[in-house]
Amino acid sequence: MEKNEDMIETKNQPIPLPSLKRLPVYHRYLTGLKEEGAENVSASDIGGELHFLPIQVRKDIALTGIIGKPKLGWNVNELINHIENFLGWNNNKKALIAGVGSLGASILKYQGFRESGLDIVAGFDINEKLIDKEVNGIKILNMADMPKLIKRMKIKIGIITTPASAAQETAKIMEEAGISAIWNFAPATLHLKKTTIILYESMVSSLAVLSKKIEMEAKKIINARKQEVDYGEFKMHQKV
Amino acid sequence: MEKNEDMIETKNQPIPLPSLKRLPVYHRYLTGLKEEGAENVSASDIGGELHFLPIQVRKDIALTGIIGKPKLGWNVNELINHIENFLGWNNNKKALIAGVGSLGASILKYQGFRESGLDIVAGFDINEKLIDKEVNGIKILNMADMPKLIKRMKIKIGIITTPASAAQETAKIMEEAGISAIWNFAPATLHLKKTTIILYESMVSSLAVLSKKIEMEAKKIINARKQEVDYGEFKMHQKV
DNA sequence: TAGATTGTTAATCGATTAACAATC
DNA sequence: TAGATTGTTAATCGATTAACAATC
Repeated sequence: MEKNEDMIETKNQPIPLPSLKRLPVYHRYLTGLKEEGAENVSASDIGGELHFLPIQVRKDIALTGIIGKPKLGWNVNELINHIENFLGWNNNKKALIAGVGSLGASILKYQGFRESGLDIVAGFDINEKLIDKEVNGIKILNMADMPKLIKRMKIKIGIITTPASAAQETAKIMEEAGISAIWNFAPATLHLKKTTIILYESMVSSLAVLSKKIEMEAKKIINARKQEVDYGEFKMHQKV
Repeated sequence: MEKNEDMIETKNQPIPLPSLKRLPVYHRYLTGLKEEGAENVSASDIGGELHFLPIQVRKDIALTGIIGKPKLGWNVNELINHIENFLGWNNNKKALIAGVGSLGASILKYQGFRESGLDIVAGFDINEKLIDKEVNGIKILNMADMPKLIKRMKIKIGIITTPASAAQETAKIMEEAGISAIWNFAPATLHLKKTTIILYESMVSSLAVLSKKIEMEAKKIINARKQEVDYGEFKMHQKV
C-alpha cells in the first residue's frame, strides 16, 4: 500500500501553475464529452474547443501520468479519472469560511467546490441575524466558536470573506487554531507564519488585467488607423 | 493636447500580466501609508510589507513611468497617482452584469470596483422577483432589455454571472449588441469573435492551485521526516 | 502500409532576479 | 562625503511552443 502510493506518484517534476489552472477547464469539457458518449479524445479536439494549442494540451495532460494511444488520443473516462486524481478531487478536504456576507454566501451556495474535493463544513460570522441559520444546508456559527471547530474537526483550510478590516485578525485566529492554508478573498495582505499557505483572490487585480487588455486593443485599432492614414498620405515610415 | 497624450504614453514596452496584478496591491498599501501621513516610500518598504522582493517592486513601478529619487524612494502621493493613471482608474468605464444570483449580487455590492474605474450601471436577470428591484442602488432590469441598454449607453464591458448553461447565449447577445470585453464568472468556455476580449474568472482553477500547494507542502514535510530518518540510520544518499 | 497523434527533447519566449553604475 | 536607493542592463529561471522520432 505504501509502496503503491510511491508508484502512483508521477516523477517529481515541477508543475507549472498555469497548467494547474487549465486542467479543470479540460475536465469540464471532458465530462460533457462523456455524456455525449465519446470514447476517445485527442489534444486537437480539446484545444480546438477550448482555444488552446494542441501541444499545450498534450503537455498539461502529460502531468497527470496518463498514457494515450497514437492516432486515437486518450480514453475519455480514463482521462477524467487521471485529472481528478492529479488534482486531488477524490480525497475530500474539509474547509470553513469566515464572513457570510454576500460573497461568503455565494461561495457557500456554489455547488462546484464539493466535486472539486472541497467540503465546506461550516460558516462563521459575528452577525447575530446570521448565526444558527443555514446557507445551502451549511450551518452558520458564531465566529467566537471557530477555533473550537477547527481543532475538533482538524480543519486545515480556511476561507476568508470578511471585510478587509477583519481579515488579518481572522487569519491569525485560524492559524493559531491549526489552519495551514488560507484562501483569502478580502482585499488585504495577510501577515502569517512562513509555513502557512496563502492564496489571494483579488477581483481588483483581475480587473486591472481586463482594463489593460481593453486599452491595448483600443490602441491597436488606433495605430491601425494611423497607418492607413500614413499610407493614404504616401508617407513611408511605418510605426507599428 | 493630442501631442501631450503621446508624451504621456510611456515607451511601448510590453506589460507583464503579473505586474499588472501586483500594482493594485501596491496601491492599497500606499493609500494606507498616505493616511498615516507618509511622504516617501522605497521599494524595500513596499516589498517588506507585502512580501515581494524590492527589485520586483522597482520593476513593476517603473512601468508607471514615475521617477523616484535615490536614497528617498518615491513620493507617496505621486506614486498613487501614477498607478491610478497607469491602470486607467481615472477614466470610468461603464459595465453591466448579467445574472443577479448570489455571486452577481455580491459583485454589485462590492464597493471597490467604482474606485478602480468600473462603473456597473445595471444588472439583468430573467427572475421576475428581481426585475425592477435595486441592489446597492443599481437597478435590476429584464434580461430581454439588455441589448437596448448596451446600444443606448454604448456599454463595452459585460460581466457574466449567469448559470453556466446560460453563459454562451448571454455572451453572444452581449457581443451582438456591441459589447467588446466580457468578464466571465460562469464555469463555461465562451465561443465568440476573435476580436472580443474575454477574461475568465474561475474559482475552481484557483482551488486547483491551492490544493496542489497544500499537497506539495505535505510532501515536503514527509520528505523532511524521511531524511531525518535516513540520517538517523546513517544512510548517505539524500533524496531531496 | 500510410497517416495521424502521442510523448519527448530542443528552442523560444516571457518574467524574475542579479549586478551595478548613476545619483541624491 | 559616504551610504542608500533608484533605474538599467545582463543573467537566470520557468512556461510555452516547435521539432521530430516512436507507434498505433
